[in-house]
Amino acid sequence: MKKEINISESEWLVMEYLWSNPLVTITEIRKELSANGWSDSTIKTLVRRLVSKKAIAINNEAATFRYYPLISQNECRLKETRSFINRVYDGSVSMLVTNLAADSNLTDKETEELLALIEKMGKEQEK
Amino acid sequence: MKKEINISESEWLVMEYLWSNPLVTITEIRKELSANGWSDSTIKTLVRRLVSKKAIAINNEAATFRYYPLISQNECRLKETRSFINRVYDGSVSMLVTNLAADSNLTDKETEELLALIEKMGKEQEK
DNA sequence: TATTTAAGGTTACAGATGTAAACTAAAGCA
DNA sequence: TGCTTTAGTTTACATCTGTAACCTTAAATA
Repeated sequence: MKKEINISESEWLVMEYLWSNPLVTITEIRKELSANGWSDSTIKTLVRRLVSKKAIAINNEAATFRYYPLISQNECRLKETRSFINRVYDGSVSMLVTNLAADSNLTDKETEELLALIEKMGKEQEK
Repeated sequence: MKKEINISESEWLVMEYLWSNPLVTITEIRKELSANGWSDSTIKTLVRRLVSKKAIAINNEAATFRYYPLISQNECRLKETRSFINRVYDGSVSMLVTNLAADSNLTDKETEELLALIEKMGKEQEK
């Protein structure tokens, strides 16, 4: 069975960059991620840890190593979503959605999007 | 401004028990939570940490202390949900819901609930 | 060619977390 | 009243996470 890969919050930002830009060099990663206020060393540590977790890998065919993801964003999202719902909503998807719909802190845009989505899905249901 | 309270995964289980059963003694907590395979010590540590995080408090009017939550489950859920969506779905509620609806790993019951909910909300929207 | 820069590797270190033992004092039971 | 149980406190210890310095070597540049 597949080993659990746990990606920490900071590591997630690195993954996002790699998901959008597979096969980048460390220089590119650094350039992008130093915006988070991280030092050079910090970024290298995060990348190294992701390699050791087998979340990303190194392609060293060229002179400079290039990094690429081994797991897809979608896969990770599903996994995170599942464990989140289990932990916080006792596994109940509908409780989460109800809660979301009731969250008055949603921005107008979010509420609009959510309602549009719900409406659209409701209609599809009727077919 | 309110200090950030971070409740870990294990601690969350203790909180859930206290949310359902406010004002319980340590004995009751132990009885309930030892089902998770935790030793007596572990449970006491978790409770102590929650007290020091000010997530729960002690009522010591009676001979035996009773513990009760200082923060509501709803408040915690909203906070967790927000940070989850920010981290994993780049802040997009609708991306989360879309993803949920597309998750083929939902149980039949979940799908049913979700669709029912969506339908219900879609109808309410039309009013 | 001497100096600066960057890549890759090694080491560090504090705080959070999971998990628990050990100690002390009180309380209940034999 | 001595023994057992338990509550509350203190201490422990490995792993994960956030954050980074240092070292060595190769490459780029003055």
